[in-house]
Parts: sequence; C-alpha cells; structure tokens
Amino acid sequence: MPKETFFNLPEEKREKIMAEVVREFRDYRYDEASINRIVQRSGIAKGSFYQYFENKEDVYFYLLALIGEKKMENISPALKNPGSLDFFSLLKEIYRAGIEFGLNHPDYLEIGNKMMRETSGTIWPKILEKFGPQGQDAYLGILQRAQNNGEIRKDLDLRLLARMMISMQMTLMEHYFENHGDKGYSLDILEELDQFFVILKTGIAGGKP
Amino acid sequence: MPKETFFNLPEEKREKIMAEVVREFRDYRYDEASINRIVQRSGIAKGSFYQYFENKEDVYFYLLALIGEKKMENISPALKNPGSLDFFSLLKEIYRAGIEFGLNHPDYLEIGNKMMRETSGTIWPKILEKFGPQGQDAYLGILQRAQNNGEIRKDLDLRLLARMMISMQMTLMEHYFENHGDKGYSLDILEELDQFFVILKTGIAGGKP
Amino acid sequence: MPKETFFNLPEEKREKIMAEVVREFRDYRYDEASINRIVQRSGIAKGSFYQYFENKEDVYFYLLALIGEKKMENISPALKNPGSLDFFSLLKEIYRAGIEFGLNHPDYLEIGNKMMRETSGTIWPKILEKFGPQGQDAYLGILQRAQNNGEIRKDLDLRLLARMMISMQMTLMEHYFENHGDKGYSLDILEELDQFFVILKTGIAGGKP
Amino acid sequence: MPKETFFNLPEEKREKIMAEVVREFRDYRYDEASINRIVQRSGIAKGSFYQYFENKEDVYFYLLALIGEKKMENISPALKNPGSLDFFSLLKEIYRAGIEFGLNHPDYLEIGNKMMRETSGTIWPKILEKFGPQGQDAYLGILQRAQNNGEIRKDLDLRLLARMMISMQMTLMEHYFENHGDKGYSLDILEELDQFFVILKTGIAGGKP
DNA sequence: TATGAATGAGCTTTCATTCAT
DNA sequence: TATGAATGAAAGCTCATTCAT
Repeated sequence: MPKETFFNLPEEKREKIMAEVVREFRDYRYDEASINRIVQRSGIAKGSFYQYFENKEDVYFYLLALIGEKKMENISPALKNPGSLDFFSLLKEIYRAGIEFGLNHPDYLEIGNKMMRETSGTIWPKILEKFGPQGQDAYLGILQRAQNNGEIRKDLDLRLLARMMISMQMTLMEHYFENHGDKGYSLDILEELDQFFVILKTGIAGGKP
Repeated sequence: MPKETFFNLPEEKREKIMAEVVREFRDYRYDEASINRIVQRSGIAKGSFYQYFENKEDVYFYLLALIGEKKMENISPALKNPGSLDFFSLLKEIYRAGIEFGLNHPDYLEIGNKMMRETSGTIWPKILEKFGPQGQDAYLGILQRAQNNGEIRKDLDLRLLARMMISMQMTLMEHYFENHGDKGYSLDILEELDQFFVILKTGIAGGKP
Repeated sequence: MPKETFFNLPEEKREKIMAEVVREFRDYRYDEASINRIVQRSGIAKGSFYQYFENKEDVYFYLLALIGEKKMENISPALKNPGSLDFFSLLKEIYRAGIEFGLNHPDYLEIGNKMMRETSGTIWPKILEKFGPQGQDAYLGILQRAQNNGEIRKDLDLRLLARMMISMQMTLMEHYFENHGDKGYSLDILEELDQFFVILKTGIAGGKP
Repeated sequence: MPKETFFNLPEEKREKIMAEVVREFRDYRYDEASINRIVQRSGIAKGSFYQYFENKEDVYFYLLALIGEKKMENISPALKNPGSLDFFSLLKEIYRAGIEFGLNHPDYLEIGNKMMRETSGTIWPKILEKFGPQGQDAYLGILQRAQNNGEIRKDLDLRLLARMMISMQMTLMEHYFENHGDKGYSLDILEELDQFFVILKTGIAGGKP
C-alpha cells in the first residue's frame, strides 16, 4: 500500500500522479514500466515518488487494487446475488458488465489484460500470491452451482472449463474492443454475445448432436 | 534473416548456438532474453553473434521460423490435405498434432506460448507484421469450408470463432501439459479431447437447445 | 548539542527518541545508521528530528556524551581517587568497572566498540576532534604515576603503552562478552583477569627474564 | 575473480584501473567506496568496469588477494620455516616483515587495516567466509608450538592470547606509521620492537614477579 | 571471419536535509 | 513547536550494440 504521505497529498496532485501511473502501466508491462518516466511526466522528484510508494511493486498492486475496486463498483446487482439467475443469464451478465467496464475504463481494461499476460515476467509469482485463486475460483463456483442445477453436463471437467471460459472471455473482449470499441456500447455487441452463448449452449454445429 | 556467415558456420557450431538461443527464449520472454547469456553459453564472441545475426530481433524471428518449419514437418498427412476430412475430425487431428508436437518439442511449445503472450511487449508489432494474419487465416479457411459444408452454423462470425478456437487451443494445451505433460502422451488426453469436442459440437449444456 | 526544543520535550518522548537512537547506533555504524529509521520508529516527524538536533552528527555525539556520562556515574570510588591504589589494583578496577558497565549497558558497550572502529569512516576526524586525546590521556596519567612509583619500567614509551592497553582492553572485553556475556558476571572473568594481569606484570614467558 | 576481459587488457590500462581501485579502497571502506569514482578517475566507462569485474565484491576481494600475494612475496625465509626459530625471534621477524611491508606498500597496509575494521559492515560476513580462520589460526599454531616448547606459560588461554597479539600488532603498526612512517625504516623501530618484546616476555613491571 | 573491449543510457532505490505551512 | 512533503544526487548494476583490430 502507498504510504500515508501519498494520501495526504492534495487531490489534484495525487490524481496527476495516478494518471501517469495508469498511462505507464497501460503502455508497458510491469518490467518495462519505468518509474523514471512516471516521475518525469508527473513533474515530481524521484525521491518524492519513493515517499509515496514503497517501490514499483507497491504502485503496481495499488493500481490493480484500484481497478478491482472500480470493477466491483460497476458490477450489476445481478452479479452480487448470483444465485438468483440461471447460468446463462448470469454469464451474459458477467460479459455485459465486463464490456461496460471496458467502455468506461479502457485503460484499466488494458492494464488488466497486460496483467494476465505477465505469466513469464518477474512479477507473476507476486500476482499469483495476491490474486491467485480468486479469478478461477469465482468461475469455478458458478460452474459448480450450474452443474448441480443440471445446466452443465455432469461429465465435464470444471477446472478445464473454468480456464477455457476465462480465456474465452478475454478473447471475446479483445475482439469486441478491436472492432467496436470506438463506436461505443451498442446492440451489436449484445447480439454477438447472444450468438456466443448459443454456441456455448448448443455447440457450434447448431445443436444437432 | 541471419547473415550468410551464420550459414557458412560448421554445423556443430551453428547447432550449439541455436541450442542456446532456444534455451534462452524458452526461459525468458523477448525483452528479458539476454544476448549476453546466449553468447556466453554458446562460447562465441559477442562480436561474432552480430556477424551472424543482425540483432536480437533477427535471431528471434529466425527461431520462430525454424519452429514453424518443424511444425510443418511434423504435420500429419491428413492436415496437409484438409479437404479429405470432416471438420471435427480435422479439428481433432489439429489438436492431436499440436499435442504430439508439444511432446516432441516441449521447448518449442513453450517458446510459442511465450510468443503469444508478447502482446504487450515491444516486439509485438513486429510479430504481427510478420505472422499477423497467418495463424488466423489457416483456421479461417478451415472454418469457411466447414461452414460451406453445413458443419458450422451459417450465422457465426468466423473471425471471432477463429480467434476463440486459437485461444481455446492454447488453453487446452496448457491444461494438458500442466496435468499430464510428464506422464507422456497417452489415451487420457484423447479422451479429454473427445470430451472437449463434444462440448464444442453440442454445447456445454448437453446438446439440448 | 541538541537544541533547546529537545530538552523542552516531555521526558517520555525524549526517552523514546533516545531509545531508538541507541538502537540504531547499536545496530549500525555511523554511515549506515539511518535517520529515516530513527524517526519512523520513534513515531516523530522527520522535520521534528531536525528541530531537536542539528543533524546526524549532532545526535551521534550527544549519544556518545550520554554514554560517557553513564560511564562516569558507574565508576567505582576507587577510580575517582586513583592515587589510593597501586597500579595493578587500579588496572584491575578499571577492567572490572568496564565489564560491569558492559553487563549493565550492553547497548552502550556495543556503540562504544563501533565508535572505536570508525577509524576509516567519514566521522572519524570529528570523533578525534572531540574525544581525541581524552581516552589516551586518562591512561597516560595513570601510567605516568605508576612509572614514577617504580611500578613500570622507566624505559617504556608510555604513549605506545597507553595505546596498547586500550586496544588490549577492547580485545579482552570482546573476548569476555563473546564467551561469557550471556552467563552474566561471575568469578570466571575475575580469574581470567588475574591471569591477564600476571601476564602483563611478569610477561608471557613466566617471569623468567 | 575478475573476468578474462580484465586480464586481456593492456598492462598499462589494467594498472591504471587497479591504481584507482587501490586509491578508492585506501580512502574509503567497503560500503563507502564508489565504483562511480573509480571508473571516472580511471577514465573508463561504467559498463567497462562490469566487463572486467563481476561486481564491487569481486574487485574488493581481488584487491585483497593481490595484497595477500604481495605479502607472501615479501615474507622472509625465516617465516616460511617457522620451526627454525624460537618464539620471540619468530615474533620479531613477523613484526619486522609487517613493518617492512607497510613501508613498501603503505596503501596496502591501510587497506588491510580498513578491512580488519569492517566488523560491522555488510561485507564482513563475506570476509570471514574467505579469510575467516586464517589469521588467528596462523598465530594459534605458532603459540601452541611455543607453549609446547615451554616458551609460553602452560596456563595461558591461547585463543585469547592470539587475539591479543593480533590487536597488539595492529596497534604497534599504527603507532609506528603515525610516528615514523615518513622517515622510512630505521633502527628506531627495531629498538621499539625490542622494548615491546621485553615487555611481552618479562612483563611491564620489569620482570619482578 | 572472428574477436571482445568499449560504450553510456538506462534501471530502481536510499539518503540527509530543507522549508513552507 | 510541529509537521511531513520535496529534493536530487548518488548508489550498484545491466543491456544491446558498435567497432577497431
């Protein structure tokens, strides 16, 4: 966590700094991101940076936490009470929320994506340590409930499925933002989502087993 | 491409160098990979390296090309003549080939995986430039044929589908190698593959539309 | 010397600060000691520190002075009136006092030892400036009196002898605290001291000239 | 050890660098010594320095080794065959050699002294690791032989005595170099040495037990 | 063709001290 | 009197690439 010093800063300055932090980690992954650039663009002394944050890791995880918070804020009521929806409705809601988040905070989305690809970077072990099971477990819980409800075939390996769904979600998001990101949120994407869910539900062959 | 000098090298020396190149890019992603380490372990002079290759980029893409070649070599006859198989058989063949390749060349597999996560690295634009359409196009062709044959629903966006299938393949491979990689190639994985294809074909819900 | 502000501080606060100062200079030598750590652990503001003390040097020498005072306090009556004892009894008293001091104030002892090894540090000139002759002079006086009394050979260079006795005392103390420090003060050490004084008096060869 | 690169350097350059290394470690102890200053004064690039040496530790220990070598070179035949001398003659020879070495290589002497005071520095553990028992053991061996020969009282704790003799040697050397160092080697010092040995042998009281 | 020394910008981090409030 | 934010020089070290021999 940043030091007290940081939170005592005038809001404007604090935000200027965070804006540059966001920019840096949006444009570069962890190892490539440069504290030098951040302080230079923020117009603060290098020493000051280290009065605010413990080290590079500290800013990075603070940023991730901020993004996580923003994500939770923007989550729909439906997602807070997942038991109330059938699996596919829930899934659709997850995707919708994800896309909405990406539209509102494209930088954060990019940072999140970069994070998920840190696998071979020096920061990965620390990422795992802090967020490790979180992502997959959330999905796994949803899948298990769905399987119990008979919405998912009993013979599927849910751990594999959870993994797949996460990577599929990333892919779908990337596809969407490359093709529609600038046009803003529209019905297009909902239709694409529907299409995607039909595939998931009934297979790409058209449901004829 | 490497310079002529490289190809004039005695085979043994050339292979020693490439072995160390492989090792380096298997263990580190592009930016972290160190020419220093490569030359040191190869036992060649730093200057020599730059007489063989233009620069870091040059070795890297040469390596990727080599891996591509190896992949093509090991491809089954069925894949060379994709028209002869129905879509799901073809797909199964692709996966089988992928897994076999991973078992025979685990280093290459790892390098490939690392490459696909370079999205956020400085090298990505160059990767796109050289291989950009390639991967997707291959898949796209197969999907189009399958769609024409009525094996895939007409209303699916094949570009999205191609992307998804690629990321799904990566995920599946990773899952396989994390869980079975050391036990070697066995029937287990074929069964898992079947399971996966059923999902793909009939949906995760069990084929009840 | 610390500024007035420091002495106006409530005793408790002043002592908390000094406790952390002691800890720091016990654990690190002058250059490595960190004002940062001191203020952090004392729970005072960085700025406050510089309102109490001129600078790092100032605290350090204030600490050394405090230790000196403590040393004087705990000195036995015998040492205050050195004329009343023969040289070897006096010497024994000095050592006994030193060991007792070390047992009562191990932190101070360590700080003192560290100080004597600052010879190569940036602070040494200042140490010399303030305490330079002091230590040697005390010894020198004792030695001179002893020489006059015929307790020490006339032909010895007392300045060299004083130096030697100081370094010997340090060595002896270190030896004692490494080997007996935890067991507390006991007759063991007095015996060792006796042994040592016999050497000093009659030589390591056994007194046969 | 320095890298090959360093030994391949033209002698002149190598010596210029080592001269600056010597100067730096003569003037500053390990933690304070600055690679920056060394390279700047040597007129080489910072990167070059790290082509020659692994790191700061590497130069430092290389320097210490060099000094050790020089010490061995200049050692008198008598010291190479210590069995041939009685204890006090041997001791005298040790001191004489030490002083001669100090006269010939005052910088090395200072570096050695600084090293012995690194006790509380970060480098100390490494020093111990490499040279740890060496110094004391050498002395201990000599003392044991002397004790067996009846040259030293049987009841003395040789470990303590060894320590004392080492610190006494340092003190004596410092005293000598502060007072006579510039005048060069002369009979003065031999007389002082004799004086010192008489003390050691028969006690400071004049041999009257 | 082979060599390996030279380069210098870049990295993250620490520090004692100042100064406006 | 108390505060704590600001400072910037300095630290050790790594890197891909160049170039004279």
